Amino acid sequence: MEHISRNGKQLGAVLRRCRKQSGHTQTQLGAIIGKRQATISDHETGQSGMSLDTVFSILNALELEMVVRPRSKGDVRSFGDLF
Amino acid sequence: MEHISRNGKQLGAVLRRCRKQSGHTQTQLGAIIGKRQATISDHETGQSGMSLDTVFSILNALELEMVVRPRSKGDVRSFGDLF
DNA sequence: ATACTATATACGATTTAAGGTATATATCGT
DNA sequence: ACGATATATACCTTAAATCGTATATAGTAT
Repeated sequence: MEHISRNGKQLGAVLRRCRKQSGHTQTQLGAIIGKRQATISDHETGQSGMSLDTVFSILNALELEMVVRPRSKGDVRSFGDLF
Repeated sequence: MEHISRNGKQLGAVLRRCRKQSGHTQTQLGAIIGKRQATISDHETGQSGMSLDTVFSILNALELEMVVRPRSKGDVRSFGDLF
């Protein structure tokens, strides 16, 4: 399953889904990557203003990778973005 | 063409390739997203410590999108990572 | 070689994310 | 409803990213 993100909020939602799927709590994930539970929370809620390093730490911990590519055909906007 | 990144350095290289492909200079891109040429340079050289907001600004300006997905089969490590 | 453009680097000032700690909600199971 | 666990928020401090500006280096073309 692949998840598209075009902003911090969307990426946060993706990170949350992936973390839950992995069965980790924010506290556990935070412990793994050496950050606070509050920091994980901030990133997942897309509190605009997050560091790329933390994102990569999370991706690595969850065994995910990031792909950059041209916007997909439909150029569909995520539903949550409309409001 | 899709580009995989697992850390800031790799992503920086990706951003640079995409920017060049788009024909923009760092100065032009910086002007578009409202950041300094030096900031673009930092991000492209992967000066570890970059904000996610800036990354998304760049992706949007270059009409790219970010995808998060499970690590690809081979789990191959980028060549540049070995040293 | 010279001018011109592009990119990297520098330094002090300012903004902002993350830390430490604590608490308030919210969610879940019984 | 209750306790237990998970997540969100708060406040102040510390660390770090961006800015403004400027310059140095690298790359390109004539």
